[in-house]
Amino acid sequence: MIGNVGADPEIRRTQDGRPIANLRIATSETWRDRNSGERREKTEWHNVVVFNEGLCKVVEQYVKKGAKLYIEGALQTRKWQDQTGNDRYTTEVVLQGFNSTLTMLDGRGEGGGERRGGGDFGAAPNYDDYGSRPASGGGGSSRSSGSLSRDMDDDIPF
Amino acid sequence: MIGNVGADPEIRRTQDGRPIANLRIATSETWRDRNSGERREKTEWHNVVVFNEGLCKVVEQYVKKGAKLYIEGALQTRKWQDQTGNDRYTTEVVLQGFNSTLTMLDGRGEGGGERRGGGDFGAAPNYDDYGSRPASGGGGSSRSSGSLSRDMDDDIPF
Amino acid sequence: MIGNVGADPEIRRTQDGRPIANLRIATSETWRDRNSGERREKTEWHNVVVFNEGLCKVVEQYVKKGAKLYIEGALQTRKWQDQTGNDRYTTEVVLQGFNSTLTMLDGRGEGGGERRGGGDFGAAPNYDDYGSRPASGGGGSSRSSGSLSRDMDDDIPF
Amino acid sequence: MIGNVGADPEIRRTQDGRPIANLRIATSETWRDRNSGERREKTEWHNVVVFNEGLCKVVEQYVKKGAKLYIEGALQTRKWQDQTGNDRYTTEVVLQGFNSTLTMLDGRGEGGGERRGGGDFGAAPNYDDYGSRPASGGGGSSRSSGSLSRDMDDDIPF
DNA sequence: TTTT
DNA sequence: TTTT
Repeated sequence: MIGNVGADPEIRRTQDGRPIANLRIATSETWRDRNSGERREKTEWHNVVVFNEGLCKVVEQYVKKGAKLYIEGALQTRKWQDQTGNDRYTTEVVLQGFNSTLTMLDGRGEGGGERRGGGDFGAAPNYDDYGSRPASGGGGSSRSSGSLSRDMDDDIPF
Repeated sequence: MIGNVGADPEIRRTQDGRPIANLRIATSETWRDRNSGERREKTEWHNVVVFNEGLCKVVEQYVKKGAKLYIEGALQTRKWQDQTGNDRYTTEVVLQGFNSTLTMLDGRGEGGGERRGGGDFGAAPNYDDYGSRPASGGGGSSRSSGSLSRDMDDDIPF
Repeated sequence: MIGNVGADPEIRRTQDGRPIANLRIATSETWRDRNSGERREKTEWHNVVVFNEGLCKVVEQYVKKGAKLYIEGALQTRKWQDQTGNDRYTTEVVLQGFNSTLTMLDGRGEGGGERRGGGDFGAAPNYDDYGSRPASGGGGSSRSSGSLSRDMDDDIPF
Repeated sequence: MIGNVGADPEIRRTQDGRPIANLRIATSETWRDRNSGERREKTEWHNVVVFNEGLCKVVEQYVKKGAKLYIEGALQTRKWQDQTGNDRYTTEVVLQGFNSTLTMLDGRGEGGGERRGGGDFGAAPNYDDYGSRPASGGGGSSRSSGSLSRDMDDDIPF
């Protein structure tokens, strides 16, 4: 999904500290009416929930209202009860890091930390290297926290 | 693939009149070097060949140098001979309408004809309704230019 | 989305004859519980609506209960009223031919008509050439049903 | 890309121990010739390079010749010199964990370790949870090897 | 060199 | 040769 963020993201935390980001994403279609020739537009709103910790950081730091995002995740339908006890269902796009991606498509959101773009979703800074951060494990080496990805300019000797 | 068009597209035609568009697409990654902290960038260039007639029209009318595109197609490797007769291979992204998509991601390229966005690739005019034009079959119907897709606001009675 | 079809598809027609296919698709995840070590599974069910005429034909002819499909479409949420007049919302994946794809991932569903696979969704017959049928343009050619796509072995002279 | 693995994967290691997996993936199209009515087939072969450590483990443990895979990665063209010193170019699909996914589409490859499927690429065990292992961050929790993803049945209290 |  |  490619769309625009409708409001600044909400970030909450679970009791044991894991972050969860909620996003509202708008996708719009425009077309010209066959009969009247008028320009028409329709906007669809989507709920996106980010459980992936790396992606949550990205969202927290860079994603603001109006940002254009590429989103890829799983479709999940949650069951809940309304006030009168009736079953209700809400469908969300869930980013849990499995087949999940979030890439910023506009140039906003430049920032501090070490990060790295990638994939074929370029032409704008990408903040989706979450997958590349190894379990690190503390340990003071300067590359210990390094990415398991090849440096762009690394020589990889076998 | 999401990237930027490096030059105005070339449109050629086969002897029997079918259009073929060639695009150069750049995808860029930026990251901050782990050691030096410097900002780094790498750009990858891709050859994209569009055989799909509807998509060729879109390319011809709206895609210019600098446009940002979402591209989805098949990966194909062509064999050819260089001047010395050696085998060479070139890999291209081929849009033949099967699992193929091209969507404009910036607002440029507004224009005349009837067209219609769609999918979840919104937030900018989409010109990818090629798939929706039925084989028409002549017959001078008032829907000759019609899409087989439902109008966004159509009432669809069963 | 890659999943399995839960029941034979329902095909309806609009009053003016356009087909609409409804599919139930299951996507399943399996994992081993971190604590108990037991194998767990969760299945998610999705509603898929196909408006694209070509894809509807594919669905009608080849898609049966149990088929494994690759599906790509737009996410849309419909509002409706339940019996007590309360607003309800249902989210569906809509295939209208824009950025929409349906590919069979198992070998079932072999059949009569001329068709053509494609894309990088291979290794099984593909029935997604709907996008490739040009507006034909009369001419009574023997290629009336022809694809605008290049023949695999065509010589394309410029 | 959805395709079949042509040979058992090769796994190499860099001098500093990072794994790199190389895969050959075949995607096939079948169609019926418009004129002769004969069944035709064309196979395309792709080079896939996996730098992502989690995905390398998946490849090492589960991916064998014949496996059907869903692959998503970046397209990269490498320059190299042949024996006569001429420049040559090879295009590969690179999985570095950014917008990269690898999912097994057939039921093979069941195994030992804790793992977890996900995304909408279900209906078969998925082994793509690499992205979900957090930097752990010490803390001596019993969930040290835990996923940052929500358990399917976890209660997530805020 | 895969698969259906 | 693009873009940010």
